Amino acid sequence: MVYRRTHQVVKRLAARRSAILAAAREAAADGGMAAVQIAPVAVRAHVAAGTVYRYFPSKADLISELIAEVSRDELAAIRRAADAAPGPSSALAAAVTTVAVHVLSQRKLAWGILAEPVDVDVTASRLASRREIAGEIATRIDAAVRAGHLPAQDTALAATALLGALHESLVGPLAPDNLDDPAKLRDAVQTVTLLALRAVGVMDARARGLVVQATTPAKALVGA
Amino acid sequence: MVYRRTHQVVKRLAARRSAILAAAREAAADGGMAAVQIAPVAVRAHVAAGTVYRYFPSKADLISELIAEVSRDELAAIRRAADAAPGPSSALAAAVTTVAVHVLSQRKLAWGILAEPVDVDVTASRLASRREIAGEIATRIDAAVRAGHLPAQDTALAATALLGALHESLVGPLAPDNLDDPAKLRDAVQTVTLLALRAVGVMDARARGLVVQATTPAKALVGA
DNA sequence: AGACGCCATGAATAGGTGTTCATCTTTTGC
DNA sequence: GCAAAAGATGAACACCTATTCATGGCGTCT
Repeated sequence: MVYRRTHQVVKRLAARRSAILAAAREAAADGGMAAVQIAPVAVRAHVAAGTVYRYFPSKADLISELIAEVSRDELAAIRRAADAAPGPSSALAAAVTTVAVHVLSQRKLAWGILAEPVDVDVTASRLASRREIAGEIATRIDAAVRAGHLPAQDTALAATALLGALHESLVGPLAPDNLDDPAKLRDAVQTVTLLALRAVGVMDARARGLVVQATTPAKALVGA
Repeated sequence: MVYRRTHQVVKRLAARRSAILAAAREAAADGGMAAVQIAPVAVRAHVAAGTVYRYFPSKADLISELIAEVSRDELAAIRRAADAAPGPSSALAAAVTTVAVHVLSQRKLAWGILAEPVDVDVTASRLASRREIAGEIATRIDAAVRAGHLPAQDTALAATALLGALHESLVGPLAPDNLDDPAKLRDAVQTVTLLALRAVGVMDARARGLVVQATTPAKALVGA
């Protein structure tokens, strides 16, 4: 007698899994990775602690998937913004702006995904996450270089450095603390984007123009 | 009957304290902050675990002092290098190069001081450490701005971003892994310094010159 | 030299959270 | 409807390292 999982059951299982992941994400957005503990997450997802282990082998796996999920969303947003730009330099500016706006909008989550101490080993998924985002930025830099807008350079290293600059200055411990004010937030985004563009070799005057262009469509995001 | 501590005893106590701190530093340089555990550190320092607590109230205090110590050394090195430079722009280049060379020479230690997950709260001392170093860099940027070599800008934010770029690209998880080769190491230092200088507004041509100048005296450090 | 107290010791303790598993509940196939 | 199996439960367990504290040794003062 073969027991098969009914559609309904399959759906319920998938829903539970999503609920647990969503609960973990909420917890992280709310109180950082430190708040992602099995028992509280289980409560948030309306399941028992043991149930979590029917869906994720360990806490490390749960957090790893959380990181992967957030990373996927981020990557998609960057691509969308960059692809909508008129040229390679604009695309790069749009990509950088998108990252800046996103990390600022969800500072705790970003900090948790990127650098917050966690009691389990999630280096692998953090590494993968960084690789994806940095790779995308590197591609955009490369496009601008090939278009003759930027000097030749080690694009991988440049992309990594750019992300480091964004993260440290916007969600790191030295980040300005009054970024809840939308105006200040926009200023910070523009300042950092300008730095980033100049770093890869965009001339100052041109960089300022690109920053303004890139910030305009991002305004909606800033408000959200 | 009042018991006073003899000079000899005072010296021995101080020596023990230093030995414990040194042991912690060695452990961190060797295996990152994860290796800074009370029992192993005590062994390294040739004392018992309980003895550590006669010198440091808690592990958090021990690590905090470790961070402060390394930070002091780093700050001194930066100042020395910058003060020896002929002008404000050179000083900035020298400061950036110094940071790059130092973090590369002691990658594990740097990572531990800066960002490695620790099981106790050391955010305060990490914050202080970053503030000191970033403050120094900000001062140097400011000097270059006032000398008319750089456009006006938010120097604090710029300094933070620069350090973020250096750290992420040189000791972060995406850092190139073949930096044990001195030539590659020098290339990485130069590339990142160039990015940093351009980011704050140094013209590309001039930046390249400054980078070469700044790297020359730093060669000795690279070799060490 | 003797007594008193600081310093060092390290085995035992504490505390907190991820993980397990015997038990109960729900769903499935006949 | 009823047995069988998958799924869910949550209290108990396990583990790991910081911290404590009763004890012993050493240095200091009279």
